[in-house]
Amino acid sequence: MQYQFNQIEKDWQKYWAENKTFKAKDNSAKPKYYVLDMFPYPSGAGLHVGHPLGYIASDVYARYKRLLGFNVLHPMGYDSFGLPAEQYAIQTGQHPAVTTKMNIEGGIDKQGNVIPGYRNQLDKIGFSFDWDREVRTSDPNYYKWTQWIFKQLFNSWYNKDADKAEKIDILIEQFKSKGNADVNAVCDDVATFSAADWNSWNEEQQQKMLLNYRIAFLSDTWVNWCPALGTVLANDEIKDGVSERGGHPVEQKLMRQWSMRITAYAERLINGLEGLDWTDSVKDIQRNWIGKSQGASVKFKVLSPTLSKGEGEATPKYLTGDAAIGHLLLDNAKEMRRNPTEAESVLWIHLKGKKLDVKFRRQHPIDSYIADFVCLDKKLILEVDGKIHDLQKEADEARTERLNELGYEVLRFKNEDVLADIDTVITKIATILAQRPSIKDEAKVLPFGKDLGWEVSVFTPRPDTIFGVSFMVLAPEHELVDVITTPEQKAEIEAYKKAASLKSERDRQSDIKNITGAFTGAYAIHPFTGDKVQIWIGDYVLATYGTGAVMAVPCGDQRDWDFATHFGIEIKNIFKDKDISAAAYTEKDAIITDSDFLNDLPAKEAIKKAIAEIEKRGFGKGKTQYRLRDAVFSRQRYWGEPFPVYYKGDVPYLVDDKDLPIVLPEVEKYLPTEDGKPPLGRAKNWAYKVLPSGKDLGWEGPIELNTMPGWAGSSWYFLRYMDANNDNEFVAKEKVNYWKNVDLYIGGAEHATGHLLYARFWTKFLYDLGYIPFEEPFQKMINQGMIQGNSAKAIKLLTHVYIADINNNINTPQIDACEIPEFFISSDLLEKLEDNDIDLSVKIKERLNNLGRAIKQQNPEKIGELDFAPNASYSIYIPINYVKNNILDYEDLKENNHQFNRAEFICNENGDFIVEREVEKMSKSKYNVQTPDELVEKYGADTLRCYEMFLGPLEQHKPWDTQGITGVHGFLKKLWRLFHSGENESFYVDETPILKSVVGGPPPSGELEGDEGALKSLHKTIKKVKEDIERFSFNTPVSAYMICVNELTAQKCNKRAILEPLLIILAPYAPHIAEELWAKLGNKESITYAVYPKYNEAYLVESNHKYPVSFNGKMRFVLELPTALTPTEVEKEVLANEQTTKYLEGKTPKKIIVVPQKIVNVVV
RNA sequence: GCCCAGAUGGCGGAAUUGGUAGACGCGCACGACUCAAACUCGUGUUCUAACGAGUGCGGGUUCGAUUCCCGCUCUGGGUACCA
Repeated sequence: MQYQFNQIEKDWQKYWAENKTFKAKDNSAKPKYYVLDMFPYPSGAGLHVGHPLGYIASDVYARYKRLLGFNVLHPMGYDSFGLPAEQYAIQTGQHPAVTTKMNIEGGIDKQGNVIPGYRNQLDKIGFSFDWDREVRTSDPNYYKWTQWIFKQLFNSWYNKDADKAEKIDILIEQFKSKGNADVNAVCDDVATFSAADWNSWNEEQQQKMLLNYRIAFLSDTWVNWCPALGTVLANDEIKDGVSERGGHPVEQKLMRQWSMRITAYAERLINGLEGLDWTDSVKDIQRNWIGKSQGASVKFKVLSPTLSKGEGEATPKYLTGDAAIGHLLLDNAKEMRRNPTEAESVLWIHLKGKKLDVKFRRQHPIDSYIADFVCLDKKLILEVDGKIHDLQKEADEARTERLNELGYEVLRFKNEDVLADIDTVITKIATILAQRPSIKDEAKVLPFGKDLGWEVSVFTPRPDTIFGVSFMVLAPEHELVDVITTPEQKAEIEAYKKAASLKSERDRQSDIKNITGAFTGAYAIHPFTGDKVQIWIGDYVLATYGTGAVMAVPCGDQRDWDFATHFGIEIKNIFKDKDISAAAYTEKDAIITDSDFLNDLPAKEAIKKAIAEIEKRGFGKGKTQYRLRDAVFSRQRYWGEPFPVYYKGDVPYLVDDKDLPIVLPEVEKYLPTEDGKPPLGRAKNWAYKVLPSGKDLGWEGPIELNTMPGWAGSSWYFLRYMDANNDNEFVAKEKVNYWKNVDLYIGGAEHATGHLLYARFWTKFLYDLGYIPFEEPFQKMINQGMIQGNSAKAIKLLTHVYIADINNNINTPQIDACEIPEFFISSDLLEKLEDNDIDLSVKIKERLNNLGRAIKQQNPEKIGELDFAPNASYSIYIPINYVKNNILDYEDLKENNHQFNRAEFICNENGDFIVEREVEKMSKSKYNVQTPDELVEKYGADTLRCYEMFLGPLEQHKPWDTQGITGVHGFLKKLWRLFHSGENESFYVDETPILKSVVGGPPPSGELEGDEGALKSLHKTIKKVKEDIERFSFNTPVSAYMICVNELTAQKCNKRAILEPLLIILAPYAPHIAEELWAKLGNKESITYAVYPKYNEAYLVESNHKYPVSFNGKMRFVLELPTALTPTEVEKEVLANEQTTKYLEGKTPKKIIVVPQKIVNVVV
């Protein structure tokens, strides 16, 4: 009987589904094991052979664990929200829910394309998934709980003292009783307030304060906004300042968005990595991403230009803030500029750009205050009240008094006035302005610069090198740049700033060689030495990182060294006995010198001492800095989870648990609205009804228009599998307590900084709140390598067509492009052609001429001549199914592919057309995609499973090549034949038991034969396969199976006692054939839960060992000796051997090394 | 630049703690079966005519190195004027 894999596989897949063979029990006496594949996005293109690679490995492991007696959880589902479905919806108008469903379940789409369906494709490969636990992130029953978790994040804050997230209620209690002075939280910058302050605030003020603490919070973030697309773009979606798709302009825009305070977990996310069984490379990627650096923040006072020049230079007139608290004011001003109230925004529109003929500044520091708007020239301040001003009437009065003292007039407006009648407000301002004198007319400058004591704050990981500071560099965008630049340097600085702003982020990053910068003319004071230190700006300093400023230590930092060298700035050497004439000394192992109290200390101790001293003298402190930013959690998209959030004014509130899920509404279009709101802005009745309760009177609040990002649903899906159908909780406590975290997680390393970091963050958060009993989601992870396509390309010659008229003038041809033949040349001929092989050129020319003549005959008025350029050719992709062994079946290609109907193929001497091969990513456009379906059809799922594993180590990238698949298929056929040794290949096994003498006991001495040989083959394989699977070496067991089957075939073994255990160990790799033969052996239960055979060392014991004998490490011959011999006896035997004499060439051996059961080495 | 991983026949790869380099499979060659082809089976296959050489290159440690150490080259991935 033949191995009819198609029928067998269909039957068993049906059996497994009907009997729910792989259903996992949620509690069991068996030990648990959780094997998970990374959540797939169900794309319309379906699976190619690269996708199931990881699934096959995890399935092998899951099946293996079941055989070992584990209760295995092995689920599958879909991360079904996402951009492609939305993009497709925009293009075709089909609801993403419809196309997503079809991508999973299969069908025929509106365009008539047949969609195979992920599930159908997966089913054909014979995976042992527990499909009753399937989840889809876009299913309201699933995202109900994503929304619920969001609510928990919103209702939590991070308590640094407890080092964990806590409920926000705890925080509110503290605010009520003690204010925020004692609260040690990870939060935005907030001013200190008292309990009295808190209690006096209204609901809105309190809520706004709480947003600064919540783990899910609203904040204004700079984003790449593309107005034409109505969406925010990621950095890599932008090329040369325009959107990659469509080439639309992109602008930086402040946008109010949801963020996640992942930074609170930075330290725990780094520390947690230690205990994880992941590859070092993924751990390193996460460590780099979090980017922890320890050091100190140090403040440098800025010397006034006046003092620096020593000649009474006028203070810049716009420097009006109180120098002592300047940096604070500036930071506040910056912050407030980003968060203008509506009234402020309206007023600003009418003031900015000298609309009233004078320059207004907004949120500008004056003395120790920040004025909402100020016209310095006319000394007029405009205040718009309504935020917190109501609370501090008294403070306002004091403020006005002080400002009046300074010669300012203060005009106050109310929010309502501005919003209700801006014209009246503007008229009033214009009137006052007209009355006030301009200070330009006055002789003296502003008097307020008590001293220019601005400070530049920097972070340094090397405070030990502080005595090596010889200059400072600010980012060109740094707030202080305008403030401190001296008039002489103004022009240069402005020019540099402009140049820097014109460079794209990419340009600034890639241009490392060009050292650029400009001197501000200002100096800072070295906090220890009191020396004057030049302040420069340079675009190698990034405004977005740290404080946007560095203290430059040219002797210890290469970029600083380059900068100093380039601009001829002094380089101090503070490292003992280190040469810094050619480059900076960047190692952390030098002894510090010329550094006052740090002298003679090694760097590490110097760091500690420097921090202590900096803190003691009060101009800085020890600090740990992270590169990690809070994660933006809003997307201006349709196809994602809606937020369970509605607004009362601009304050967000959560919807009630009982109203979850907030279901994604229907919209007529999936595009942003005309006024730039996200697609949900198109939804009708998109509001949350707050029902009358208590004193609340029932009203409607608009629901959030953004949706959640892709990582929301995938950050916790592994928990849902434990309890996929629970309507009351996201996961029942007893279930998560049983299953705990994922034991083996398989998927691509490309998720290292996305999914894998966010999922860890959410897991830690849920742990903090006590919902789950573990902190890390994925204990062991394997990153499978990409299966690359093996593209085929045909070389196309460049042909010319030209017409020469009577006067031999060459004209542009007036012929139809369709009539020009396309010449392709076998790739092995190309070289000849390039070498000007005359024969070949002549041959091709002749063919061209013939063709030209033929065409000319038909169209005498049209055609001129055809020619080709031997050195000009290019390659075009050929669908790989027309290629076998690099030979193109061009007749077949021409017949089936109209693209090639004008093609002429020039073959080599053997009449073959050879294509070029290239290993690259599998993609439709490269015609190199191999779907698993065709292979399953042709060879069967078991063959595909074994072959994908056989290709090589799971983690490695490898090219796909179907040629080898026949070998694996042959192995399964050979296995089948072992069981069909009866007449006419009918099923037959020998039921006689194994020789008693060898069961359990040591085998009889001498050459093993018959049963002993079969036992040895079997047990060697049991051992090898078990060890290999356990160390996740999935490719080597396949070889072991092959060797075993080859040996058993050679031995003509047909004993049940040998073949039955073999089936069990093979079942994880080739489950269908194993089940079939297992059933044929008379077993009634599925092989899934059979018992993995134990290997017996006794069968592997050899009586003889073939000793390789080497001379000076070079193997010369093999000598078979009994294993029982002692090393001395072995030595004797070797010396006595005549071959030894031959290789000794009469010399006496110096030494003989005998490693028992291994080798003999003779040293001559 | 920095961090990580890797480099072995014509190809995919094996060699788990230093002990016969090239298992297993593909491909290729030859042979058997067949009228023939396919399938299947068998034999051979690192290079070299041979002596010998040989695991990216150059050194080192060792009786012995694909394996350990030092220095490089190349490939892939990550990351980036990160202070």
